[in-house]
Amino acid sequence: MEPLDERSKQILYAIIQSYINKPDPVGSRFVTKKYAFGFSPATIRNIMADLEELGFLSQPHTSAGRVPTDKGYRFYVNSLLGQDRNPDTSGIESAFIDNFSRKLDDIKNDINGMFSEVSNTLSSMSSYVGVALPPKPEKTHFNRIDFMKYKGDHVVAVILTDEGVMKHKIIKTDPLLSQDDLNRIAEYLNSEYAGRTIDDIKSVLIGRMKADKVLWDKLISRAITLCEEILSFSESDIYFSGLHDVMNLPDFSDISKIKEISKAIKDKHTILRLLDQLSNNEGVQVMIGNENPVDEMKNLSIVTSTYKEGDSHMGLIALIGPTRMDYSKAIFMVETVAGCISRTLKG
Amino acid sequence: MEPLDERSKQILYAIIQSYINKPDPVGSRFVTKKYAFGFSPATIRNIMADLEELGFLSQPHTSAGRVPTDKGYRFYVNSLLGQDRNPDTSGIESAFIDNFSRKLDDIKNDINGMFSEVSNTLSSMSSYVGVALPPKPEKTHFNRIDFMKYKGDHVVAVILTDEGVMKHKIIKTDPLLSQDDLNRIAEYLNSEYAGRTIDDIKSVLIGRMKADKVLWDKLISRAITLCEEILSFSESDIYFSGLHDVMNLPDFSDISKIKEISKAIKDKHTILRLLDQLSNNEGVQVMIGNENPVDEMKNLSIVTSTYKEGDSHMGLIALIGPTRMDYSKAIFMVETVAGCISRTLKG
DNA sequence: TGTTAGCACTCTCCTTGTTCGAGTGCTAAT
DNA sequence: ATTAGCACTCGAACAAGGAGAGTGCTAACA
Repeated sequence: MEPLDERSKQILYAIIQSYINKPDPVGSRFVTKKYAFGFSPATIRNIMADLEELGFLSQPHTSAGRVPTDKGYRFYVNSLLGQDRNPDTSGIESAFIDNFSRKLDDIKNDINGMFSEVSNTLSSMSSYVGVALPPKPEKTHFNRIDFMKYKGDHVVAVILTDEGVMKHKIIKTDPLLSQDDLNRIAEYLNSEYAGRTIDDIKSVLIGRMKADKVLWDKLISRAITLCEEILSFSESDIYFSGLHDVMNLPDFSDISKIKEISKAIKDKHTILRLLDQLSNNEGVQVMIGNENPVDEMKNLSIVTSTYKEGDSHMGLIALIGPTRMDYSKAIFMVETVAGCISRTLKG
Repeated sequence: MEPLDERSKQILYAIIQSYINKPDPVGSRFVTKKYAFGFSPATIRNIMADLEELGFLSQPHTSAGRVPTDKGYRFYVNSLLGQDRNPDTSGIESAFIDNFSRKLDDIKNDINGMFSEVSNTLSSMSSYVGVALPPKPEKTHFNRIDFMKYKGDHVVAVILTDEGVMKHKIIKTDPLLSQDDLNRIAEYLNSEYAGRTIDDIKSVLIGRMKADKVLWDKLISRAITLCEEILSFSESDIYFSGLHDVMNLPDFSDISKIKEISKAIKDKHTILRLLDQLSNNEGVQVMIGNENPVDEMKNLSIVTSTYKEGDSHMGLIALIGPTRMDYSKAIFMVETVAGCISRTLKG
C-alpha cells in the first residue's frame, strides 16, 4: 500500500468519520465547511479524486458525494489499531467499567448468565449485535464431576470447571451400576484430575488407557470420554443479542439487509467456525466487509477481542454490525469488555 | 353475532382462503372465476357489500377488492375450530407424526433439547414463529436433588424432575457444611419427596416449618426454598424460533412489521404473561390481531395449544404469525405437535 | 324477488416529463 | 499548488396522464 501524504489521510479520515456519523455520501463542499482544512472545495475534489483512484473512496453515481470503500475503512481501522487508544477513562467510561466489573463479579460463578450479560451489554452499548463465546471447554480447568442415577437405567453426569462452566448430560447405562459405584468413580476422578485442563486430562487418559484394561479403568475411561463429550463446545454456547436494536440503524432499513445479519446469527455453525479462526490471534481484530470469508457476511463487519485467564486466551467476544460501523467505539467497547472479563476470571 | 346464510358464509370463506393464499385484495370477478359458485360478479358484489357492512370484510380503498377483517378471520376460525378436524392422517401428515414422535422419544430425557426441537419443528413446518414452553416447574414431579461443594464456600444444587427438567444453581453457603452433610440432606429430600409435585412439596413444607425449628429442619427448609427458587420459571425457559424465516412472508416485507414481531419475541416477560393466561384453557386457542391484549401485537395472531401429561396440562406451544395466517394449517400443526408431546411425556 | 348486464365512477399504479439541487470534472487564472 | 468558474450529470421530488381493476347503482330480466 503506497503511503498517503498527511493531508490526504486527514481528509480520508474526515470523510469516513462523517459518513459513519451519518450515512450520506459526503461532498467536497461539506468537507470544507465541516472540517476547516483551509482549502477550497476544488482542492478537496482533487484529493478526493485521487483517493478514489487509489480505491479508498467510491461514488454511488456521478455527482453524488463520496463513500468509503472497504479498503478505505481498512486504512482507517489500521490507523486506529496502531494508535494508542486510551480514551479518557476518567469520564463515563470509567464509571461504566466499574459498574460492569462489579456486575460480572456478582455472577462469575454462573458462566452462562455471565456471558449472556456480556452479549447484552455489548449490544445495548453499541447498537450492534453483541456476541459472546464462553471459554473453550478444553482450555478450562476440570473442577469436579458427579453422577446421579436417574430413572433406573439412566445416569446424569454433571461437570463443573473452575471457570464456572457447568454442563450436564443424561446417558443410558447398564442398571448394574449402583449409586455407590458412581460415587466412587466420581470421587476418584475428582481427586485425580481436579485443577487440570481438559486437554491435559485427555492426554493423560490416552497413556493410561494403553497401560491396562481392567474393568475399573474401563469405567473411568468411559467417564472421561463422557467428560470430553459433555464439555465439547455446543452451538447453544454462543450468545447473541441485539438483532432487534440493529433494525433501527439506517443501514438495515432494507429487509434484505436484515435478513443477511439475521442469517449470520442463525447459522451458528458458520459463525462459530469463523470466530474460531479469529480466536487464534490475540487481542482486538477487525474484519471488514468483503474481507469476510463468508459470502453472506460481505456487507458486515466484525470486531472481536479475545479474553484470557492468566496467560492462555480462553474465548472471545465480538460485535457484528454494518461495514459503516463506528469502529473507534466498537474497538473500544470490545477491548474494554474483554478486559473486564479477563480480570473477573482471574480474580 | 347474527347468523350468516350459507351462501354468504361460503363466499366469505372463499375470500379468506384466497387472501390467505395470496395477500391481494380479492375482487368479485375473481371470486366468480376461481370458485364456481354459479353467480355473476354483480351478485357476489352485493353479498360482499353485505359482508362488509357486517364487519367481516373491508376495502383498503374504493375500487380495490375486499380484505378480511379480524372479525372475518374470527368467524372463519370459529368454524374451523367447530368442525371435526382430522385431515387425512394417512398421507404425509402421518409420516411426519411418526417421524417427529420418534425424534421426541429419543431426546425426551433432555427437556431443553426437546423443546428447542419442538419450536424448531413448529417454525420450519409453518414458516411462522414457533414458541415452546416447557412444563411449568411447579406442575412437574420432583425426582431428585444433589448438592456438590464447589470452591470451598459455594454449593451447586442440581435438581431433576421426572419430566426431564433439569436445573442448577450455584449458591454461597457457610463453609461448615461438609459434602457428607450435603449428601445426607439430599438423601433425605430424595427419599421423602421423590415423585411428588413441587406444588405438593411446597404445601407440605409450610406445615413442617411451623412444626419445629431444629437445625436439621432449618437446613432442609432452606434446601426446599432453594428447590423452589431453582425450579421457578425463568425467561430463558422459553423457546422461540423462525424469526428469520418469517421475514420471507410478504406480510413482513416492511421493516416496521418485522420490528413488531421481533419486539414481541424480545420482550419475553410480556409474551410469557400472555401465554400464561392462555394456558389456563385447555386445547387449541386462537388469538387474532386486535383480540390481543398487548398493543405491540395487534397485527399478529397467535395459535396455541396446551399439552398434558396424564390429566394435568403442563405447558403450551404456539405459533405466532401475521393475522393473515393459514389458520387451518397452524391449528393442525399446533394440535398435532401438542399431541406428540403429550404422548411422549406419558410414555 | 332474486339475479344479472351495463355503465359511470373511483382509486391505485405505472410511466413519462420536468425541474431542482447537489456535486462533479475540467480549464484557465492566480 | 491552489482556486474560481462553468458546463455537465445524475437522482430525488413532483405533476400529469393513461391503463386497469374493481366498485356501486340502476334498470331489465326470469
